[in-house]
Amino acid sequence: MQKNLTRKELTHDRIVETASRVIRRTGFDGMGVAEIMKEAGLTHGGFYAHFDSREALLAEALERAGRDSAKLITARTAHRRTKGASAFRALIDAYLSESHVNAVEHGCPIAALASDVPRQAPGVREVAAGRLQALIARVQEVVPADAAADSALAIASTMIGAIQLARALPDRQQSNAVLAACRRTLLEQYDAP
Amino acid sequence: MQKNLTRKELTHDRIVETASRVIRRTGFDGMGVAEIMKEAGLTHGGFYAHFDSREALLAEALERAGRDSAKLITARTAHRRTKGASAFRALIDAYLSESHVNAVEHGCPIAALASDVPRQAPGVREVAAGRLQALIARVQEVVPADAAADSALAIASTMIGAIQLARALPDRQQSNAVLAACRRTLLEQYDAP
DNA sequence: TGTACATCAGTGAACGCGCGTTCACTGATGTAC
DNA sequence: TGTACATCAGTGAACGCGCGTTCACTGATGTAC
Repeated sequence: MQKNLTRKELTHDRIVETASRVIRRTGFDGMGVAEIMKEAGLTHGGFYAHFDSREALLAEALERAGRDSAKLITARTAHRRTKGASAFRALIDAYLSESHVNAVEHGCPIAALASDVPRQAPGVREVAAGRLQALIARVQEVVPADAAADSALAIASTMIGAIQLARALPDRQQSNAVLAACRRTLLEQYDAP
Repeated sequence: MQKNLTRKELTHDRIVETASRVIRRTGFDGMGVAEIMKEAGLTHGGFYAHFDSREALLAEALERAGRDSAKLITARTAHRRTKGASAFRALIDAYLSESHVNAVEHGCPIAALASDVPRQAPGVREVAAGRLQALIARVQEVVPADAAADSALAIASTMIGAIQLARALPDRQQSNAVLAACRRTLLEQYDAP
């Protein structure tokens, strides 16, 4: 990471960070160029000095969202580990939490956008695939060594599906029931005492 | 079900059926009024004789997609049952199949649209919640009686997450690995011999 | 059965609007001497 | 240190386009006698 960024680089970074939040909130299609620029404190005209197209920003924003969300999960996981939780339990509890369900803008972009990924341009899909592999790899790191080799794929599916169902259900009680059921199932299976 | 439909009712039905396929293919935002009418063999002007608004069609189309997809899964499940599969295994194998991943237009609309549900208008979200409850109820029917009461919630999360990951991954081999891992995990847990 | 008329489903032109994108310009930043 | 000029980041008006929606009209369907 270079520290001395030019003014333009700082602005570019600010636009991408803004967009990374907006796409999670509004979806790929909901993100408008003018809206992003305004939310970043600029006018829309300057956009194309920073990006070739709206689609190019989508790709950068998704990558950024994935990295920022991973960092946040890391922090929350570390906090749980200091309280004595296993690495597996810490990750599951951090990901399948009510606060993750509520904070779409700062949550996992795969959970926020997964069903729209297949409809995006190739460049965006590639980034999505990369972020997804990163999530799977992260789960793989904490799965017990004696579990089946493909367990991380099933666990990641459950994690992502759970957050989406929790967000789609209109009732908070039902949302929490989904989270609790998935935590219980995964911990019973992979975190036996 | 009444059998003698008027001409208008037949047309209405055809528009809704077309829209139910198009939303699964293109997403809620991707579905245009003109496109739907054209694909149904009509001109766009007649649209508002059938629906109050584009949003009203979205709600009807989602409901229809859910019902049609459930029927398709029922047929595929029945076929597997005749081959001796348990009710649970038949449902899991029918849902977590490669053909389901490929046939978005005729597949489960929750898997196709889940991450966009929270961004839809209240009327659409209500329909989505209803279809989701129907899926959960369906899983509940085939879960072994000795499983924990909330198991269906976790199983449904895995099913939906798996289809989405399989579709988001660019490589068919990886997609199939996700499906296989989820089938294996669920069957080991709930369909022990 | 045939004619006259009312009803109705669907047509196609038009609307206002917001979108992504372009571009001539401005005012600030940085460099040369 | 100060001045003159070149570079550059960001502005804001304008563009073409496609969208959801409206509406006067047409041609087909169905009913009355």
